[in-house]
Amino acid sequence: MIDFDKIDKIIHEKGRLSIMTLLASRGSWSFQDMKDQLKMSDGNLITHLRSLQKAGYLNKKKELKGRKVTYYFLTSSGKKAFNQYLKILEQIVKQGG
Amino acid sequence: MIDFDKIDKIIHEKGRLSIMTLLASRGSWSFQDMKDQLKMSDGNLITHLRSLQKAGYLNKKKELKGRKVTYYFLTSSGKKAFNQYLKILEQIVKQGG
DNA sequence: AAATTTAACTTTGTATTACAAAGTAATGTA
DNA sequence: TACATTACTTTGTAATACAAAGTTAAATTT
Repeated sequence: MIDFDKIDKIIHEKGRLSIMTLLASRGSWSFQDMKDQLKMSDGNLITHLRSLQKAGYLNKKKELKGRKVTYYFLTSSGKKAFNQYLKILEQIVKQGG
Repeated sequence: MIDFDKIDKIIHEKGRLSIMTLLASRGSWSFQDMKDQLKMSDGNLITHLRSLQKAGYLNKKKELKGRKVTYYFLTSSGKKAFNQYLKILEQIVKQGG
């Protein structure tokens, strides 16, 4: 049986899952680009980013390309956790199909 | 891009996802067996079952096999919704892998 | 028949959290 | 100087997961 207790609640939430998937698909994203892509409000996005960062799953770097821009990227721990999470999704898909 | 808005929130929650996966894997389950399998409290389980039923995703039938037993099973609408959900999981797994 | 057990709930309460809206600080541009 | 933009922070609301304890009805035991 699939061990549903192992589902990482931090990643599982829809908003954060979309963030993690974005970051996993492409190295780094600016706050602005994520906001546009995911159509989230500032407050909602920053809250999810903060909780992902608090969990050690992502980090940010500030750069000055003309304007100040913050880039977010997964840590190795974040990549690991996401891969773990994906494994459970795979099991669910297999079981269900 | 994956449309995360299409993730069915009713199914996505961990507890209900485990219920849906159980029911999808095997025709019908009694309240008691689900409780044992998923290690949920009565209150938690019945609440999730009720919201899944309210969504039209499952139904129940009571039988008298010695004691009174309630069996739960997916409706066709529930199967459909779950398959839709699995499709998105598949996309996430593909994207992430 | 009375007491006990079991299944399937219901009720209650707490604590978390998603999310939007509006406000703020710092920097850059007109 | 005034305005715009980025990246936040603050605040408030509404939803909800979950546990614990209580309830009801049927069945078994004594």
